[in-house]
Amino acid sequence: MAKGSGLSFDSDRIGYFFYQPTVINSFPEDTTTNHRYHHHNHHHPKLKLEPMEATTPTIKFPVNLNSTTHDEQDVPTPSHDDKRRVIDEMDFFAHDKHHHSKAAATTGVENDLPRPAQLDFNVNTGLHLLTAANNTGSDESMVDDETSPNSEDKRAKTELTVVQAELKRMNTENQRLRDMLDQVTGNYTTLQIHMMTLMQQKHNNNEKHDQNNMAVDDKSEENNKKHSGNNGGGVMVPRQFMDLGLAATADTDEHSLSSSEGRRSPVNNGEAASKEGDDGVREDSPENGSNNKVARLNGLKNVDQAAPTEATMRKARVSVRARSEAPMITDGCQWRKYGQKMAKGNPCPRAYYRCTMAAGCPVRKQVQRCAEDRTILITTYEGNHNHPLPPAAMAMASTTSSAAQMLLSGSMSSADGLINSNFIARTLLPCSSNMATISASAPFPTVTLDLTQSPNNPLQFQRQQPQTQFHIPFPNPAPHNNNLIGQALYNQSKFSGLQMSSHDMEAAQFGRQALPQSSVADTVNALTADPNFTAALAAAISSLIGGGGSSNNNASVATTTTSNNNSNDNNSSFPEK
DNA sequence: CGCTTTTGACCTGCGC
DNA sequence: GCGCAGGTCAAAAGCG
Repeated sequence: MAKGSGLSFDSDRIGYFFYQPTVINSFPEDTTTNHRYHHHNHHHPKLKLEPMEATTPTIKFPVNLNSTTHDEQDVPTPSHDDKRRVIDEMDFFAHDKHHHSKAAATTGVENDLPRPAQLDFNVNTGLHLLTAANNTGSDESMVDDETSPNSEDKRAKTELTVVQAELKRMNTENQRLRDMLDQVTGNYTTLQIHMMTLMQQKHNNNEKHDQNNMAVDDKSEENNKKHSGNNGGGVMVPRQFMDLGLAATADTDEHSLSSSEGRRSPVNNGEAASKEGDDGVREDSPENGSNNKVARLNGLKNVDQAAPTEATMRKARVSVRARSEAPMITDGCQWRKYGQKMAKGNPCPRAYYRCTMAAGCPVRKQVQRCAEDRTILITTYEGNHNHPLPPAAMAMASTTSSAAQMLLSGSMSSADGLINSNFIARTLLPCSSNMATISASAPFPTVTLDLTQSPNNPLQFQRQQPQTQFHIPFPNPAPHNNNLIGQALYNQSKFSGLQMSSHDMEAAQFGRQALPQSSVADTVNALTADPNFTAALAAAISSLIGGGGSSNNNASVATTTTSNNNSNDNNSSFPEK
């Protein structure tokens, strides 16, 4: 059921629609809104948030939304499981509040806050009586004067109504804000992945180009083209997006994922079969990691190159950690649950979903709550959609496929794929140092995107890393770091030379020697060309390169500093502008 | 009535 | 070879 849309992780928000427009306004940049998904808020029971708020209505009521949240917002992050909701709420509010205030401050246009304004207005209307009652002076005396029970009752009723209305409004607002935050975070993550992928692709392209000159295997080249859609040059972007996102429509995508999957399902089997038939290469990658390794050792270096392919592709996974009360995050796609299991080491069951937007879509996802912090929802995506996606679903879809591709493009099919992937992540995701991790223990290469990490509180992230994952902390990313990529590749090759194909080695060399400094800029240009990400990009880009590459760059990603008050930017993750 | 969710059974891969 | 764990299937139940 959970059909949701968009990146907003907390889906269900009732009454959400009413405010959407404003949401956009609230975050002009964010118009991003591409991702404005109109949620079909499915069921997700409007959760526990309500009860919580319900418990404190009176407290919140008198205070204006902003201030209220503000105060609570200070509550430190997650420490207590159950209470966390409250904290989250507050956090969201906090952000929003800042956004608003900031927006107002920067723009100086009150209209920027249409929604809140409106709400306030409404509330004020309702509150009028209340305030009057509550307020000092004449009003109070008046009330006192009106000793008649009826009037008191009326007043009480009115108050109650007002309070309820206010409470409702606050709930809605809270959810809206949370949704917004989730959305923005999601968008940001998506952009990060895209960025990485683009960079990686660019790198690959260059590499390929170089390879051609070196007279290397054609087959791999072709396969690569298939994925990159770019022979060498600058046109890659559009294609890139197509491949990663929409076009999952392409056969390749479909095959790639499906092949790996089901052993029994007719559909899957069929696809798998055909797939194998299509491409001999495939045999190596899918389940036969060992074979692949052998092949490599035997000198069949091109095998995996041949396809960061589909077979392997399906193996790659993208895990998204996000705080959400909802049973699952909404990502714009429609899912059908096909199984649930208790996984070892986690009291929370793991749910299995498959994409139902198109018959035979190979995309699956697993949803499970984090054992340590149940407010964190871990969603793991696998596969690429074999059908066109609604704009709302593009973000996540492209994110996952991009991440997968990123992983795979780094010779992931090799036995030491994890090492390489780490290495890749390190080199290609410098900007996401605080958010991206690659699992070393997972059977499949997995990129974990942590959206629970507050941009304002980078440290928060570290502690949650289990030993099974490598946190990839890198220093930060200055534009010139591109050279580091090559260097890293080069260095890496020294450690895993055997595993690295000559291709990789060349790439490494190439990278080390010639990775164009402009690559980041190019990438950004490419990204900006895509309408779907334009808005959200603004913020991300500004942090990535925008900073002008100056010292501030670091800020790039996640992080940075604390408060929201800071100059805008760093919160780039929150396109506030 | 049709679609989705639930849930026990089954299959497969992996480690011992 | 056996047991375990992850993943999937499919009948039954639930829901709108």
